[in-house]
Formats: sequence, structure tokens, C-alpha cells
Amino acid sequence: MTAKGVHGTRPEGSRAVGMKDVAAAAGVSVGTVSNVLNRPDLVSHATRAKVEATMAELRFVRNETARHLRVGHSRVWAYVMLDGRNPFFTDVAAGMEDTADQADLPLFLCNSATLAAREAAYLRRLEQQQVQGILITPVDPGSPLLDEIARRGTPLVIVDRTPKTDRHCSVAVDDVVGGEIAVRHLLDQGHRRIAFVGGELDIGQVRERREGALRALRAAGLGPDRLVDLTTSQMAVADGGNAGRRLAGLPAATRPSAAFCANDLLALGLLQACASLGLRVPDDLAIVGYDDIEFAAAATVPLTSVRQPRRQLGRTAAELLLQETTDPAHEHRQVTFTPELVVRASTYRGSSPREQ
Amino acid sequence: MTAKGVHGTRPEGSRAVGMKDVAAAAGVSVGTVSNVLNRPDLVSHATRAKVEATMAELRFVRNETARHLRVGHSRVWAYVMLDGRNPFFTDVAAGMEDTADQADLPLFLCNSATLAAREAAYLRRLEQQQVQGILITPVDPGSPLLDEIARRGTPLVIVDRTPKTDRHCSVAVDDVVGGEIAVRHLLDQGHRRIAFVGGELDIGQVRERREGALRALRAAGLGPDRLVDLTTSQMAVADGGNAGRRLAGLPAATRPSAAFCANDLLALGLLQACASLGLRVPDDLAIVGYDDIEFAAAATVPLTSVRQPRRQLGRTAAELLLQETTDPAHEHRQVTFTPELVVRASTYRGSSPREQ
DNA sequence: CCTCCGGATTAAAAGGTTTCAACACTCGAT
DNA sequence: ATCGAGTGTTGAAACCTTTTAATCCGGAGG
Repeated sequence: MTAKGVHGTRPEGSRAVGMKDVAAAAGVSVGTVSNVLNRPDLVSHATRAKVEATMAELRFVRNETARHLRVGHSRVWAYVMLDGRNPFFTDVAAGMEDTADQADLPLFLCNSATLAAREAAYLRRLEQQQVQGILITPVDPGSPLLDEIARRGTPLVIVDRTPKTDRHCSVAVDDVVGGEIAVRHLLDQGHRRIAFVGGELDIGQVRERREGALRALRAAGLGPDRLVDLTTSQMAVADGGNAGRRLAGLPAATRPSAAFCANDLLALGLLQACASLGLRVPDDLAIVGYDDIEFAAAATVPLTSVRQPRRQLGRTAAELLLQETTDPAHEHRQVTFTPELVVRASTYRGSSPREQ
Repeated sequence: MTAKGVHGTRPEGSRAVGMKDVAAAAGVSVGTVSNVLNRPDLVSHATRAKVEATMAELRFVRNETARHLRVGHSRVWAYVMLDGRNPFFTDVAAGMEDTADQADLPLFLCNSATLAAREAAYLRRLEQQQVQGILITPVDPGSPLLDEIARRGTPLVIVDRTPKTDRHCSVAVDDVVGGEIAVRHLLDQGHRRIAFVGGELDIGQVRERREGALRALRAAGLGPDRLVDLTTSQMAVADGGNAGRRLAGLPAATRPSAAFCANDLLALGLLQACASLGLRVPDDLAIVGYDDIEFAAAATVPLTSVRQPRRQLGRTAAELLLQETTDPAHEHRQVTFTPELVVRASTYRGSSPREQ
């Protein structure tokens, strides 16, 4: 039943050139060719030059797969991103690339798109491919799959989430603090009723940012009723727009004067909705986003946002992985960063504020 | 000298469980285990059940590498993106994922970040890994590397660029038409002096979009002097901001009343610069972007932009690859899409226009 | 002249899967 | 009883590298 595919049929039916061919053409054994590739210092200058010339001439492409089978692990890292279309994650990935580049390892990006099934499929493949290490921002950090993979021997670093077990390294940013500084800032600006625009509360991120918001209210002597929840199904731009329309529909007396969004995509959608609904920002509604993606500053009412050290996050995660794969005495570590608030025009009444 | 790494040391020093172990535990030969995996219809119901149970019990993870070595190619696709941080490319990638998902093949994303060296490194790795197929938006579509790879047998599809040889399939969008409709629209709005904000002219995209702009001018009986070139080094948000400051510095008499940007990142940067320089959009400066990324609509002065069928582009590219890898009678094809203009507030004087 | 030594090279085994020709067995038909 | 066809299963080769122990060789020391 399975139709035979053609795959990479090379034009003239000729086999790919392997080390055997190189060895024959150069008049040496394959072992020597291997040595030229892997331990060049072992081989004499003359033969080495000859072999290298032959490889170039024959356009030899090393078969990484065979090497991989022999030595038992590949030389590839993979990052399974939660949402490839959210600039936050591509920035994190860029940070990982910095480190991977230095270590001369390729980094493959896999996009789970917040689909648990797709994430599981990628993880299964990556394990079958015996990648050297996996970086992941998981849909659910509590999934037993993560644990199993680490236990079976593939190093796995959790990114922007806190692991449930101590079997892996992780890097994260303190989301409670993030929520707290965002809302404290809004309180400082005189706001007393604040919308919280976020995805489902079973997402750890959302829950913790909201928790921080409540803490700020408490610190100011205000009750949790001052926080108006606007829950969205997803966390994309369109969802922020929906939240905006719901917000605008509230009676003026109870309508919040400010909104804290669980990410910048939501905030941008909200901002856009405000424009088309005739709500002025920040006068009618102040808005704080989260992540400080590039487009937050580029919005024409530049967005106040909680900045996470995105690139740094990626770099650090990759460094932990590098350590885990090279240092036998490696101990798992949990690294936590602290976010900072970037104040811009979407919350600041007055002339355009200086970016801190 | 090369420090021996530890890689994925499995905890108790135990070897990974392979088909041999499964076979032994289930009391069958490895050939049968292989059949259960690859041709389940060949094996009797009873043994199949027994083998499957054993695999589950032993937590068998198939060694894709060995399979790969034997059959000569892997089951992986890769997309080498030009700029992972530009939402345009992540949207294209999302389209490819649609197709890859259906074909049950994992898609790995590689970000060349417009660095030719990095692109070459990724291509080398991918070829060594014998991926089943490569999708790429190359830094330079004329690079001989692309040709060599295809010639050596790895199918390669060019995305959003036009290949120089007929050795691969490609999908692209007509950039001349895109530039033409953008500028025609500005002319229709009464603009007579138009800035062209784009990267280096040796980028095919930029050159062709500009060419379209000139064509629109010509059709309106206007000379090429009506196009004011503002060349940027990169094509990111920051570069758009720089262009904006240069633009504002021009004497009022010769300052263009409109700008056509070669992508939306530039347009957003320009928009942002206008806000801080006190130029009103569209009254003092109308702006047209290119790509129609999600954030174009989300800008608070929503951006008029030339929409490319991003997701469709990716889907089609992946379909071509699928065909090339499965159909022996495959012929290379060049697919071209036509872009369309999406008019929004950044060019339209009047009440907020309906998005088409 | 023999031995020993060090450096350069080689031959062969190993790694885990797929594939295919060969084999074993059952059942009906001769 | 024998044969043939069909169904399931097996054993061994093949895929291409890396790695290690063994070999080869020229020269120094006895």
C-alpha cells in the first residue's frame, strides 16, 4: 500500500560519494580519511593534504547519519517553541542561536503552536533522532513526557516556565514580580479599577502575572474586586481586540480606567480596538502590556510593557544545555530573572516619556 | 585536546533499549519487530499484539538514526528562513507546517538571519543530515550552493524568491505588481512625490518592488525623479525610524508627501518616527507598507500594505516539496502569486476605511 | 646485524535498523 | 501421500562511519 517515494534521487542514478570513494581515489584507507576528518593531528602533512584535495575534488559530503549512529548522539539542538508567531519566542530563539553559534552547533526550531499533540509529536521525533539536547517552552510544564525524556537520557532545558521536577535545568522570569510592577505603576498613575486581560488561568504565566497584580493592589490597601477579569481563549492580537469590545461595553461607572494585558499581542489588539471604538489611550484607557516585544515600542501609541530579558533568557538556557552536555559534574540549576517596567505613552499622561 | 563530552548519559549506565531487546523479550526475531513497525499488515495479529505490548513495557524508543542510515534519507523537512524575527517569515513557516502536519513530517526551522555564512552552515548540516527536503528563502538566490545541493540529490524549494536555474521548484509573489499597485494607490490619492524606503538594491525583492513603483509613475505620465530613494542598510524597525528622521530633515518644498516601504517593519519604524517628529499620518505623510503582517493592522494608525498570501505561500511551497519527494514523474514548477493592496488609515484621508 | 621505538597507517569490528531471499508451516487440492 | 499456494517468520547482509588494536617502516642504540 505504501507508495514507494523517490526522495532525493540523484540525477544520474550515481551513488553518493562516501569516505570509501575518497579513500580509493586518494590511495589511502578509510580509517585515514576518518582521521583527517576527526583527528587531523594524527595524520602526516602530506597525506592529509592529499586527502583533503580529493575530498574537495569529489565534492564529498560527510554522512552525518552514519557518524551519528556510530558515536550514539547527534550534534544538533532543538528548541520547541510555544508559539512561533509570537515575537517574544523568536527573540528567545535568537538568544539561543547566539550561544549555539559559538558552540558551532545547529539549532533547529520547532513550533508547537500551543498544541499539546504537536508538541508531543515533535518531542517524540527529537528523541528518536537522538538530538544532543532539547530546549522547550512547554504547553504544560507538568507533563510527564518531559520527565521521561530526561530520564531516558536526552538533556532537556525548560525555558520561561518552572519545571515540576528537578530533573532539568530551567530559566524563567519572575512573573509575579512582573505583574506587581505593572499594576503598581498603574496605581501610581491614579488608576483604581484595572482590567486584567489574559488567557486561561490554567496557564501558569497568566496565573502568576495576575497574582502579582493582586499583590500590588493589596499593597496599596485595595481589594481584589478592583481587578476586572477579561479572560480570552487564546493570547493573540485578535483576542485582545475582542477583550477591548467587551471592555467598551461595560457601563461607564464600572469600566476600568486601565488595563494590564498578559502579553503584548493582547495589548496591541486592545490598543487597536480602542482606536476604532473612539477610546483615547491613555486618557480613556491606560494600557500595560507584557514582554516588551519590538512592536510594542513601534505602536504609534507606544506601549508601556513589562520587559523580559528575552535574548538573555535564550542565551542562558542554551548555556545551561551546553554545560549539561559537556560537564560530567553538571548539576541542574533553576535560573530566574527579574523583569522591569518600560514606561511609554500608553500609560503616561504628559509629553512622551523617556524610555528608561 | 577535544574534551570528551558526556552528552545524554542515561542515569544508571544502562544501554538504550533497542529492537534486539524487544525481540528477545517478545520471543521473536528482530525482523518481525521491524515488520510490526513498518509493515504491520504482514504480521499476524497475535504476534503483533505481543510485540507492541513488549515495546510499551520496555519503553522502546525507535532509533531513527539507524533506520535513516539504512534507508538513505531521513523523514525531516527543514525551512531555512531569511529572518526568523520578521513575522512575515514565521507566517510562511506556519503555512508549511499545515502541509507538513498533514504529511506527518516534522518541519525544522533554521534562521539564517540574513547571514550568508550562517545560511551556508545550515545548508551544509542539513545536507550532511540527509534531510528529506529543504525549503529556503535564500540570502542570495543566485548562490551556486543551492544548485549543488539539488544536483547532489536533496530536493530544494525556493520560497519567496525566483531561482536562477531550473533545478528547483519555487513559489514567489509578483513583486513588480506589488510595487505598482502600492504606488498607483498613492497616486490616486493625489500624491506626486513619493519616497521609496528600502534596503540595498542588490536584494531582488527591493529592486523589483521599486521597479513596480517606477512603472506606476510611468503609467501616470510621471518621471522617475518623482521617486525619492531612502536606502537603508537593514530592513528592520529601527532602519525605518532612521529613514523617517532623514525624511523629516528634507526641505519642505521637496519633501515627499507619501512613502512606500519595502516591508512592514520599515513602515512601522517610519510610522513611529513620524509620531515622535510631529508628522501626522496620513495628513503630513501617507505610508504604504509591504507584506501586511499582523502588526500592520494592529498599529494604531493602521497601515495600508501590500498583502502577500503568506500562509498560502508556505503551504504551496511545502506541497511542491511533497510532490517532488513522492512523485517520480515530478517536473519542477515555478508558482507565482499576485499580491493585493489592503487600504487602511495610513493612506486614506477620511473616516477609517473598511478593510477589504 | 638485531632490537626496539615512535609515528603513520591499516584492517576489522561495532553501532541499530531495514530488507529480502529463504524457510516453516497449514490447508486444500490432486 | 504428495504437491502447491499462501501466510508468517527468520537470518544475514547492507547502510557508512568511528574506533581500536595491530601492522608497517625507518632510524637510533646496542
